[in-house]
Amino acid sequence: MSAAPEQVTVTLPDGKALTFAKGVTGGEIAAAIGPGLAKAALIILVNGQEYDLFRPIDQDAKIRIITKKDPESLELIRHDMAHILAMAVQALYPGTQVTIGPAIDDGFYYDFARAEPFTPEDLPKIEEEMKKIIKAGMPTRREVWARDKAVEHFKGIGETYKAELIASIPANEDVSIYWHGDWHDLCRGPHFRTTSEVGDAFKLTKIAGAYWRGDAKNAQLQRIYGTAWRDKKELDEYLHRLEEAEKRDHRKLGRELELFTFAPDVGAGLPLWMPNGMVIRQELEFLALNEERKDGYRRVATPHIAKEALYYRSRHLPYYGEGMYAPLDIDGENYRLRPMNCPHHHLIYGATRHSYRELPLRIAEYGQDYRYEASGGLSGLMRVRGFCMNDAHIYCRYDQAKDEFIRVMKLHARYYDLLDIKEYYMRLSLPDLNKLDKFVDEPQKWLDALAIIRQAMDESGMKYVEGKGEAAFYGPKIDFMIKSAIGTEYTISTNQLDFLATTTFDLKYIGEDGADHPVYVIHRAPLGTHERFTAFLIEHYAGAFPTWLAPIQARVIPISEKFGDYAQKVLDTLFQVPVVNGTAGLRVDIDSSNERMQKRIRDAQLQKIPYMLVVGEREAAEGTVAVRLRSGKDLGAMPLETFVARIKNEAESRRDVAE
RNA sequence: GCCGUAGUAGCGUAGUGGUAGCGCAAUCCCUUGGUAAGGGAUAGGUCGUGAGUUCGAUUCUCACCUACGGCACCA
Repeated sequence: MSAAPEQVTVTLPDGKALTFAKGVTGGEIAAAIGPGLAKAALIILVNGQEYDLFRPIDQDAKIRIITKKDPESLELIRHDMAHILAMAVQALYPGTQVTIGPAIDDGFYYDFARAEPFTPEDLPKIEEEMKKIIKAGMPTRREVWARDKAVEHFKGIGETYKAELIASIPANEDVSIYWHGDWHDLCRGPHFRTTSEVGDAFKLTKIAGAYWRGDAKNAQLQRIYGTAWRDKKELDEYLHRLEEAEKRDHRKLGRELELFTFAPDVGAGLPLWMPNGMVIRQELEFLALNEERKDGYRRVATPHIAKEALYYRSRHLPYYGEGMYAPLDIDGENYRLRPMNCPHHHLIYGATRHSYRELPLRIAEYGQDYRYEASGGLSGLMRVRGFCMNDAHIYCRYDQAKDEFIRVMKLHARYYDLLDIKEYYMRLSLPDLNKLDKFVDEPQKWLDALAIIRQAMDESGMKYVEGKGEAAFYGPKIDFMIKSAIGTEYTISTNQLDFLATTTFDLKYIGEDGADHPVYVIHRAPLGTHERFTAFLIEHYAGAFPTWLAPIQARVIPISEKFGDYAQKVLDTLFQVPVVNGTAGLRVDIDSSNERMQKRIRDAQLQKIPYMLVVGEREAAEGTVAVRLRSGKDLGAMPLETFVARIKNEAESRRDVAE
């Protein structure tokens, strides 16, 4: 199909072709299709490229008109919303400079340069102003300027950040300027026809500091965050989701369930594990102990500190020094709290001679480490300064490294399956060899190590994304990434391939040929640290741990004091039930407080105890327990032995009976 | 570390320039109750720490500590 030169033919998604005069706009096309679409149209895709509805189309094209029904509309709304935020702020606070304001997940933000800080009280005022702008329906206009003209213009009106931004665009490129009424900004577009189409399902959420161009060396700007949706219903759902997420926040549940605490007198980022939390920690340790034994790991134990010389040798001080605590002067010599366990383990490997026959050698330690994390980055148990890592180092020959890495990945799979963890992704972290202060300068060794990891991942069929500049200084790594309840992303497990240790610690093995050969070291921590992993599990289970992890697994509730003896007998019986896969027998208690049974059931439920065993006259007479789950489900009375079999099975299999 | 906000009993909160209330939890008493909050009484705080202003500060100012929201960092 061809059109006359003055005409363009546009093809709709359903294949239908329409012919218009050259320079037709998306708005006109939508109107030609129907009045409903004309009204609902937001922007138009022209051969996949986003056009404003008022931008002329000069060529034949496949088109698609985007309305609020299309998922892409959310990002467009948020982008327009960011402009409207900037308009509102500049109207209310003259002299404020604009910088950038993109759409992000769930919303948008805009960074401003202003001497006076914004305060939370400013947000409602800005929201009001935004609503006015939206209501006014100011028409949008797009202009194309030469870059230099734009730079001069924005300099001239005192928008120095904007001018700097435009100046970094190649000189020969034109830039697009968008006008909304009298307000204008450099922008790639696209934008809606007027300031009305965005709707009013938005809310400004927070104020924050943010560095210009994301660099701490630059000036700090003020960022205003907002959320925006297609309609009020979506906005309300989003706000509701946030509230629900807050209920899962491990910091809140950690306090309520008495899992851990912090004390200012101990220090920021140094958690104190309470008895309930320690149960989870011990069960995880026990799990790791057993799983690692199956995979041929052997345990070691090493101190939390070492002489500074060790960390020069390991290269931690030059490459990782900022992350370490200041030295402790001991008898005139500097000691350091260790930030990682590897140097100690390397010394264990190096303490004896190793034949190729012994490799791989896998040594494991739940090792306590201390890192001087930036004070502003600390967050509950997710980001701490003192933590205990599920660490191990695998010393192997080069030809074994790939298979060992695969084996480590399979260990992850076993854990994640057991814990029902599905929401995570893997990231291959590469070095940025332009930043040699952060990565050891051994280009070929980096490439070799990367090749091994890629091969291992491909062979085991595991998908991953890549992240530049996030490798360890001594080698590339595979991280397992998760999101916390409040949406922050964390590394939950980290696994590195280390080519450096063989040199720095002179680690080698004696080959078949009788000569020394270098080793690869795999650093792996599938369960990450107790701190972060437990934080994650708290949020993952919303505090309702499966029976094997639950601090209290069952609570006996006598209906009245009269049945105290029988309740005690039930407690004693359960307490003595051996649990093969557990760190101890069953964890049970009794609530004989002077409260009504209903109240005591409610208390147990709030503490998320898996089982409530109600005992009264009937149970005492029949040797049964009335079993109630924390979900509220009533399993009715059953012989005590039946219940014992059930709970023992759950504790030992580490899997709850599905309800 | 940087920007902003905050810090009142175990937890959640009210409040004031003249030495603090409430709810839940705690303790005791009454009730002996059959599956999500029975009733009553009592105790508990010098209002994060230090300094300053003031006749007098929990309330104002400053510094520090800690937390929260971001940024940066997170090998």
